[in-house]
Amino acid sequence: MAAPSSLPHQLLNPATCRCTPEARKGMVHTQALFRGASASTLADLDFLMRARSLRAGEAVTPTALTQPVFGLVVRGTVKVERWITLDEVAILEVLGPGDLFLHGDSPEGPVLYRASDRLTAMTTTCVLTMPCDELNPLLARDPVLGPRISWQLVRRLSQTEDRMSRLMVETAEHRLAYLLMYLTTKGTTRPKAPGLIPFNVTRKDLAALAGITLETASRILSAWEKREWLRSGRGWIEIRDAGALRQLGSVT
Amino acid sequence: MAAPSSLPHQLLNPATCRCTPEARKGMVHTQALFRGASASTLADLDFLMRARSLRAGEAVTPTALTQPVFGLVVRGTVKVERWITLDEVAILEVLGPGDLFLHGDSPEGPVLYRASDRLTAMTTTCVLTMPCDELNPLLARDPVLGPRISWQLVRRLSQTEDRMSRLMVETAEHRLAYLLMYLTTKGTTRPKAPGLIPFNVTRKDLAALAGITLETASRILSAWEKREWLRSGRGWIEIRDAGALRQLGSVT
DNA sequence: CGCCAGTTTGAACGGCATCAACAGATGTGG
DNA sequence: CCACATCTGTTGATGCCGTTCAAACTGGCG
Repeated sequence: MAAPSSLPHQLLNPATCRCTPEARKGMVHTQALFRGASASTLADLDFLMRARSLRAGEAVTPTALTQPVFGLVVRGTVKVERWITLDEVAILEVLGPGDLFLHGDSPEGPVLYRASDRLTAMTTTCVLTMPCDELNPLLARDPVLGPRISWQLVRRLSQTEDRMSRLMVETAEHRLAYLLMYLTTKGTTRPKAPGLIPFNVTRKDLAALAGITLETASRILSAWEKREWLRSGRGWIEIRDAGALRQLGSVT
Repeated sequence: MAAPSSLPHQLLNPATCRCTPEARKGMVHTQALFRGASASTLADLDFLMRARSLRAGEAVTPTALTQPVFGLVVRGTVKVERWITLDEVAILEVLGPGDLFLHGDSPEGPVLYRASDRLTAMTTTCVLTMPCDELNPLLARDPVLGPRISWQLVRRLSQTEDRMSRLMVETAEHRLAYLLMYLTTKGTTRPKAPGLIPFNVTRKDLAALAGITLETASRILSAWEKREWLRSGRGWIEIRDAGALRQLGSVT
């Protein structure tokens, strides 16, 4: 409700994107996921991967996927939504810079997200994508790529199981506090507003992430705002007392 | 409550284990996770990995882990428990044959489960384990191993996110139905009792898996037993109408 | 045979969902 | 420029599902 020092919407949704053709040139080479890969692998990836710049709300992959896509978030943030029932959507995951994804249904071979899931940019975002089945030859040839991907997958799986265990038992307030802290690790913080969660987050998003209703999310956030733990508005949240939230969200 | 055709406890907890030294010999070579690996890699794994036979209730790894462990369930079933609060335990995951795990705290490099987590055999179980850091040289050398591990991790992550999304929003009855179907995919079904979940499961376990209380789990299972969807006793559950449960859990 | 972990059942409480109404912000089209 | 629709957020009343607490029962192991 309180007006922040500078307009959050401009900070969260910059019109300019630095994904110029020149910047795209070195993009593959600067990704941590590909660090240590051989020159030929990097050249292949550079050839195969397509860079896309997205604005907030845009879909990362087309609605009708013909084949599975392997992708990597370079800048910005992406949410993964899934219809749980006919009228209810849950957010499975929030992908930040450096996070990989596999999207689409494959007859053989596993994928992370189904073709029916929606991947949507939550702010001005840049992603690299390529056909999933082009990846296997690269993995077979480059001994560094596989372990790098495995590492990230282990980290993601570990994080997800931790998140799940908290969502299972804790109260709505604890879940929300944990999730806010989780969200701050996704996306790149804006230097002008350090506490601001650096992408668009509505009450509905928080509810879909925490498995609660948006009314409950609104009530809890209002209570925290009274205690001056945070400030928020339409689609943005600025954390002012991370310590208090972290304490509430963690166990002990 | 109803007595099953033959005693479940004998089926679930066979005293004899076929993990004889001779059987252990070829154990590494028959694992799907290592299929396609080079002969030298298999020889190294055969040398590095230690086979252990466990009875129901035994811990897979010692309570005081000195270094992270890479392991693989060969036979039987293992549950992964974590203390969420001081007096509450959640089951993060149930590992069946073919499932890998990384257990222990590492200063650098990610692990799946923390040293404080408990891995416990739910039936007569056989696992292969080795020090985690011995794995990296093998991954760097063998181009098949990395992708195999990545594949499994993708499958696990995908499954876990699906499970999480259901635990977030659905009712206790739906969760339980989904989890029962999930559990049937873990462990090897006993030929003499096809519907029997092939390891020890108590109401407490189910509750810790679903994020509900054991009283609620008991009430729901009693209702299902009245409808003859299943039979159960102390530590065992036999599914009689998988279709009804699958529909209730909306398992596709 | 005795004991304990596992299980069952009941009663009362409370957190959160549901439904509803409204207010403010944003976008749209004439 | 305003009227209008849509999206986002707020607040209140009510009811239900699952927790909590408590007591009793029982299967299977020592």
